[in-house]
Amino acid sequence: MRVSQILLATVREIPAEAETLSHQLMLRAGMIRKLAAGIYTWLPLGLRVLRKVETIVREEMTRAGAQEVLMPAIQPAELWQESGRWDQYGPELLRLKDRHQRDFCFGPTHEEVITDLVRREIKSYRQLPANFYQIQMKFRDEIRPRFGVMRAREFLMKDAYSFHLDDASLKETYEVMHAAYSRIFERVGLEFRPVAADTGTIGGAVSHEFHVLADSGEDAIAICNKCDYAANIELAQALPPLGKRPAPGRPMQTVDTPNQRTIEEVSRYLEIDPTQTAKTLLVKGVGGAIALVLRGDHELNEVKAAKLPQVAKPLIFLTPGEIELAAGCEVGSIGLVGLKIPVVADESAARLADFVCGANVNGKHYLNANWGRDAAEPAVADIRKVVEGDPCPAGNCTGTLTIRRGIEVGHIFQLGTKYSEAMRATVLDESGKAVVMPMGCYGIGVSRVVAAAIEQNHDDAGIIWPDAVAPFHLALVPIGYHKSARVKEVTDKLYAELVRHGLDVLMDDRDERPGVIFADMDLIGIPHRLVIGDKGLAKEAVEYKGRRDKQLTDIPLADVVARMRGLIPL
RNA sequence: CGGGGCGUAGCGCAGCCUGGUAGCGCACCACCUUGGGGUGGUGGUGGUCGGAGGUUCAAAUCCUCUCGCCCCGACCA
Repeated sequence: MRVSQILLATVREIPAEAETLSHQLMLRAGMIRKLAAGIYTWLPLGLRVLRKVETIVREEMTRAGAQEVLMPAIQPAELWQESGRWDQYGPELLRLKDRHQRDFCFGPTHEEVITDLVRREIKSYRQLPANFYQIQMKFRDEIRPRFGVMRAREFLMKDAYSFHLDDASLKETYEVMHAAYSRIFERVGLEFRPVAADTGTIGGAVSHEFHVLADSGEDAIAICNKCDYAANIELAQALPPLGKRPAPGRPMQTVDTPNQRTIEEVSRYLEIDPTQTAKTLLVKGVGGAIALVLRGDHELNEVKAAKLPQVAKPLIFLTPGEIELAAGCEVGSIGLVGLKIPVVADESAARLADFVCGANVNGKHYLNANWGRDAAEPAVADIRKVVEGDPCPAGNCTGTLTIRRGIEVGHIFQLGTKYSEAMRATVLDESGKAVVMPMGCYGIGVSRVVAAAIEQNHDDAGIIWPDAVAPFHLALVPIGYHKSARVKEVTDKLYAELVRHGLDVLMDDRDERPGVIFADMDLIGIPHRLVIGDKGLAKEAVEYKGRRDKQLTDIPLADVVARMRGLIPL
């Protein structure tokens, strides 16, 4: 492609609306333009990248034995009513009516449609397992679309759904898809981790998320430094501390802690390590308020806490007024001693002895409080977030956990029979009996992968595409294309030859100053660059520079095509 | 949805407080200049000041309503 033939819509200034680097760079490089909140047009340059990701996904889905279909974006309400999600889904589901006032929605996902298809078309266990996928625009009316295509309302997703005779078959396909996902993100050229995940609202038993590691990621994930354990921080298990709780040493006493509310303030004021303090959080329980106790330096894991049988769903913290009523004080002085409500302590908090906690009187704390002596023995559970340095919870691993940030680009589930049961999707087994098919579902945010690739690969000058998804492999930059006959002749010839060898080449034939061209090619992230100028041609050479290189390399004109073919994997 | 902020040329912004002919930089067009990291110059094109209503001789500016967008908290690929 010649630059004169493509809409190269680069801009110098950073649009005010863009906060994250990938969003800024996608706008500046002219990859996308916003049409409305969370709704974007993909310009030619951006679309080339999107298509390359799609191609990799298709190839790996085919390799994994999945078949491509294309389902409607608009779906009838009946199907959603049948699965029960028409009422469950809430305002994130974009609902519409046709001219006959019939209800439809714009599909945020396709479990219902595929289950409907499969129950009609698949009758026999001999047709199983079956795995269908599509690559399609989804719409989810997110409360707060953000970060450009990273969290858009309309986004491109690859979704796959597998159907099985039994759970063993489901697990088998799940493993194949797990491996396929790893291959996809490897091929795109991303640093990523599959992590054990909470199944959340979609349901099912087993689930993994695929995270691209990036400091700007919205999710925290815990990774072991020795084994391959990795889990979303929502799920990561905190092991109970080793050893037994020490016996109470000193008598409990009340101290004044005027205006000291947070654990930080209180421990600094009392000159006590936060690990020797306990903090008490009050939430709604199934029959009234309930207290959750954590070691001062730990944070509540709300997902774990919400799973406690004593806790009301969803997890809701008491309001200041309700706290006053339950504990008799303000937030900063709540303590576990003398509470009249059930207490659940985290493992680490339950191991404390002679600790500091609030006295349920404003501006007062207790020193040397002890479980069993000053307060009843609490119910004990794992309700905290793991922290950097926690021991790895994988069996007999001696490693410790590191916390990293990640961007969720894929999520796979063993769904089980949630949808096939509700929609009565059955096949006849060997004995002629109807069996409800267990299902798996597997998603990749294709458009999000593009943004994630940028978050992981950029510098001050712009994007640095991995070869596999670059809109063009190679930038051909003539110096004086419109002035020097020799430069033009060599450039045109090189261009034709490189293209003939299958490389995606962007040749900048604009009558622009070299600085402008270099800046644009760097910004849009073309990973390889050849400069053709009279200076080099005098030596029968052109200059090569990789996007990450500091130095230029002269390449003899005669070797250029072979060198580039060797350098760029196709 | 709750809290904060912003809507003035394609982009980035000033002007608003204290009402009086709508500005700057970039981009774009023309000509000249320059030609290996966003050259320099001259001249131009482009705006119902988000929309509606009100106050006023007069509204980008003051008031009311409304729409849109951005940022901080509960969801997901």
